[in-house]
This record gives sequence, structure tokens and C-alpha cells, in this order.
Amino acid sequence: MQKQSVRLYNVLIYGQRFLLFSTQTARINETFIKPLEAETCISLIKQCKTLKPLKSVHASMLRTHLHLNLFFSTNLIAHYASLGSISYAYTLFSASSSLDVFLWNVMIRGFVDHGLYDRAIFMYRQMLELGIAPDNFTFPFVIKACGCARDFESGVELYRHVVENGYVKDVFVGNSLIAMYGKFGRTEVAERVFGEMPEKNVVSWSSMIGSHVQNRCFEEGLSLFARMLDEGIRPNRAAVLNAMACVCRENDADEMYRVVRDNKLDLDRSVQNAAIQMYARCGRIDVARGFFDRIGNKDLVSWSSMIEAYIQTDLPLAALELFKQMKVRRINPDAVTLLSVVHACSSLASFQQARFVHGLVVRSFLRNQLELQTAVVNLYVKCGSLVYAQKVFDKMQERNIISWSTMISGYGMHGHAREALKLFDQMKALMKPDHVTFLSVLSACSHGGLVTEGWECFNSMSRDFKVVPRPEHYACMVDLLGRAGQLNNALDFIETMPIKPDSGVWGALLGACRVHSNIELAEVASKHLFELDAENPGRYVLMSNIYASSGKQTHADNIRDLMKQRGVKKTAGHTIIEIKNKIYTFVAGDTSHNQSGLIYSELEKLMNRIRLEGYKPDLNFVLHNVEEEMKEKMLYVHSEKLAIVFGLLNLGPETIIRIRKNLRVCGDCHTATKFISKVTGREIIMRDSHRFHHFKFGTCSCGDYW
DNA sequence: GTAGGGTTAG
Repeated sequence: MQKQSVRLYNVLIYGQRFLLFSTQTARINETFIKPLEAETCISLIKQCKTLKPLKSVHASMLRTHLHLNLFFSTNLIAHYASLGSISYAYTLFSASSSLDVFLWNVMIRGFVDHGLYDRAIFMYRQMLELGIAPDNFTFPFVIKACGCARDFESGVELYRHVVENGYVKDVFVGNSLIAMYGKFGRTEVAERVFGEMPEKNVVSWSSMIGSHVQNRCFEEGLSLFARMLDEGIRPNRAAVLNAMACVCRENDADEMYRVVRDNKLDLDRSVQNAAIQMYARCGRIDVARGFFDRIGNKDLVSWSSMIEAYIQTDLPLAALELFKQMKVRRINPDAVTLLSVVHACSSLASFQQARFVHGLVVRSFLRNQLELQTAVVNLYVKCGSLVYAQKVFDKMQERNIISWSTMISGYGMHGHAREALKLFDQMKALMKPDHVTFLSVLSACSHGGLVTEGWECFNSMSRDFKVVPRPEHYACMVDLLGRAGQLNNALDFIETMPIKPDSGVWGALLGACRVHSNIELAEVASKHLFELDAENPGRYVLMSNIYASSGKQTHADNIRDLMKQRGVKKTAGHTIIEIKNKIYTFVAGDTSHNQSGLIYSELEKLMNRIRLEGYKPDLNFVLHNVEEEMKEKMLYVHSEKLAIVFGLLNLGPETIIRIRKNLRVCGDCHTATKFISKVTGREIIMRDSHRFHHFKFGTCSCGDYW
């Protein structure tokens, strides 16, 4: 009997209008359903945790016509909305055609809770048209809708209505205004509202700190938090979450965590997750890990915070390892987690890991497919497989400007400038390129040595597409001209730039001077760089190299002294290679591997073989002032060569050797690798900090143009 | 007699 009645109700309720007005249904109801008394109605509605029992209560209400009473029906509608059936709530709402502000508030809130911000704003306007005056409850909902929908115009209009209706002093309304202006990036308006509030509570402070976080004004957020504590306001969870997001110094982090503990908020998991991020941001990955390990019931956010922490600390391998542990515990990643894992993999340049992660993405059936697939295209590009990248790109259902730019820059990085330009033409027919697209195209031209095409592209930016060139576009042009040997044109270009040349621009010129051994211009460029980019060791090393390779050893040494004086440390070069799912790292002269003995004896043999083929070590690439023979030894043990030998020893004869170097490949290693690919018949793909080199049959895809 | 604001992190 009971079961039957519930089923009947489901039928009835879905035909809402019919149900409300038909006497026939009322008769059916009487047969099965217990009539509901007014006293018990509200408490019964409140008890409903799912839609099903709510429908039963609804049915019982119909039996005694309680649904015709505005008070009860408003309650009912609010609960339908909160239990997830916004469309049904709206059906009931439309049927009632009431002008009661309470009912409208409930409906607007329902839309906001469901993320249907535009509909909430639309309802507010309808309400005004019907002459219903908004009250102190209406504004917080609608203002939130404006903020979340990034509807600035409506937001400003709402602020005006708040003033006109005399609600500026309401603390709830004020708080929601602060949050909204924070989302609009208008901290100054939020601050004005905050300052003019006659009564502030912890939410007001928290919202204002949150506004600062949103606009990346972390110092302001932090000092506001301190002021809040000074005024004796006890922070709640939201307040410390916002404040923790502002911290980027270890001392502040410790101080912050003391406050968290004093207020007994340290047992909250969201606070613990935020602590992981806070300490990771302060460079204390160990402390972050300690927090992670101590969280008893880790949720997805705990795991992905720690994964992201490893990625930010440039430990992609640790990130990937943690991700695998997470999978073992059967915690399913969502789109955010997967995206960070894809990015970790991209920086690892491991093809096998890329295949694995791509598989996960395919099987995940998550939303954000566009973003995920674009990340996978980038993943394959960075792992050295244009073929797979193109396959994924071709299969995409929709592509946005980012997908296109990714694919274009992929071709550029691999030295296929013509392909990149072809793709750019296809893209232009579909959408307007932006500054990122132009950067991809310009860098493709520069890697491919296409000067004319590069100029055409650069000129068309502002002329045809109204995209104003940024410093990085100028740097790309300098790189293009400089590497093509047009060093003086490059300098002219810099001197006529409408904006001040930044370190990227001068760095591009310096790099070109290295290729073409132009000391005079290099000195001009480095003079700027040692001021603009004094912390960057690469600039000093490059200039020192330029001197050394022209035999000006004293000058080279001076540069190295300058580095020492300024406390700038050279970035250690390393090369990684992956074999059977394990990643091996080599530094120059590395002897830490099990197979070290074997590696060095093989290396010796290999170097002798390529010497016979005509390889001559380029001693210019040794920075130190040592004996010639010693120099040659130092070249032999560069990390690139060690990793290649390791690959030759441990990978099957048909397997492509894929290695990745953290800096630019050394010129001598580049030459040696060409010879190695020739004598061993092995294909070698090398990713360096700038681009890819595919070595095959003694040549490189870059055409020695890098 | 009913309902409300900030955060929900990666």
C-alpha cells in the first residue's frame, strides 16, 4: 500500500499543474495518502534529506490542501531547490503566481545555489517589474549572483538599488558587496564599502581579506588580518583560509599557524589542506609533507594540494609518485588533479608516462574535456611526440585558441616552421589569434630561420589583428633576426622599439652573439643584462663563454669573478632519461650510478668511433681555464653524453632514445650526438630548455640552427 | 511561523 502510494505521487507530482487543480487526482490521493496536519508539516519537510520523502510529504500536503497556503508552499519550494530539483521548484513557483517577496527570495537563492546566476539576476529584474520591493534578504543573493557571473553592469546597478532602498548599513548586504567588488577586481570599491560599514563582523573582515587574495594583494591581506586580530575579532575558518592564502614567507607561516592553533581551527581538514599549500609556497616542501602525512582522512584536495606542491617545487617525479599512491588508495582524480598531473608529466618529458597519463584522461570521462585534451596535446609535444600530439588534436571535438596555439608552438619547438605556419593559416580562418598565438608563430619562424615570414607575422599583428606586441614578441623578433645573422638589424630593431627593452630582448641578442661570435654587440647586451637580470646565472655564463671561445680568457675569468662577487650561482646542468618506468638523472662527471664503470668504458669506445667519423671536440664549450687535454675529458663527461650512453646500454636496439636537459644543449654535445646517431643508427630525441632536437642518420632536425 | 552574507582550497 505504502509503496504504491509513493509511486502514484511521483506520477502526480511530475504533472504539477494537473495535480494542483484536478479533482480527479484529489480523489485518488484520498484513497492512499494520509492527510497532513499543519503543525507537523514544517518539521516533516525539514526532516527530508532526499527528494523522495519530500515528494511524499508534498503528496500529504495536497490531501489537506496545505499546498495552497503560501507559507507552506514557500517552504516546500525552498526544499525542492535545496535538494537539487531547481526545475521542479520553479514549476511550483510559477504555478503559485504570488507577489510575496519571501517566495521570490527563495527562488532567487535557489538559482544562485545552482550556479544559474543569470537566471537569478533575471528573476530580480522581473520582480522589480512586478512592483515587488527587494528587502535585506534579496540583496545578498542577487549581489552574489552578479559577482559570480562577473556581471559588472548589474553589480553596479545593484549597489545603486541598495543605496536607494536604504540597505547600505545592513551588515549582510555590505559583506556581499565587498565580495562582489573583490571578484570584479575593484578592491578600492570593496575597501570603501568596508570602511563605511557602521557594523563589521568577522565575515566582513574575512571578505575584505578574500578580496585582497583575489587580486593578489597578499601583503594588504596579511596586514588586514593582523589588524583584525588587534581589534580582538576571533577568526573563523574562512578568515584563516583567506589569510593563509596571503602567506609566502616562512616566518609568517609559523606565526599564522600559531593563530590557527590558538583558535582551535587546526583540526579542520580544509585548514590542514591550506597549510600544505602555505608551506609549499614558502619553500618548505618538507613541512608541507609533514602536514599531508598527519591528515587522518585525506580527501582529494589533500592529495592534489600535495601533488601541486611538488610540481611548484619542481619535483615532478615526486608528484607523479604521489599520484600513483593516490590511485592505489582508490581515490579518483577529478579534472583539476588530472590537469596538474598532466603538467607534471609534461615537464618530465617522459614519453611512457605520457602514454599512461593520456590513458587516464581518456578513461576519466570528466568534464573540462577541452582543457584536458589541450593539456594532453601539450604533453605529447613536450614528450617529443608530434605524431601523437597531432592525433589528439585531430580528434578533438572542439578547439579553442589555446588548443591551436599549443599545436602551433609544438611544431615550432620541433623545428617544423612551415607546418606551424600552415596551421596558423587554418586557425586564422576560424578565429582571431591572440598574443599567445603570435608568440607561438614568431618563435616557430625563429626556430626555423624564416625571417621574411617572421617579419610579415610581426607586422600583421597590430595592423590586421589589433594585437599590440609585448616585450616577448620583440624578444622573439630579436632572436629571429639575430640568429639569422642580421645582428645589426636586430640592434636597430631594439633601438626603435616603442617600449623599453627588457631582459628577454637583450638576452635574445646575447644568445645570437654567441652563435655568431660577435663580442662588441655581446658586450652591449650583457651590460644591460647585468643590470636588468643580475640574478640570472645564464647571462654571465653565456658572456663568459663568448669571451672564452674567442680566446679572451682573462675577460671570461672577470665575468666569473663578477658572478662570485654578486653571489650568483651557476645552475647545475643535468640530463634525465627514462628506462622501464624509472627516471635516471645525470650530472656532469656523474659516478653515482650502478653501471658507472660500464658507462665510462662504453663512452670511451663511442667517442673513439665518432672521432674516426670526423668528430672533433669543440673545446670552446669548456668554461674552465685548464689544459687542452683536460678540457677534452671534461667535454666527454657532460651529462648529455652520459645519459645517451646509458640509454644505448639499456634500451632495445629499435627504441628511440629520449633525453631531456634542463639547460640549453651544449654545442659540442649537439655535434657529438649527430655523430652518435650516425654510427649507432639510433634515433635520439633531445629536449632542452628551448626546443627539441631530433637526431637521425647524422643530422639534427634543427638544421644546426639553434 | 520560513531564509541570509564570506570561504570550499587543488
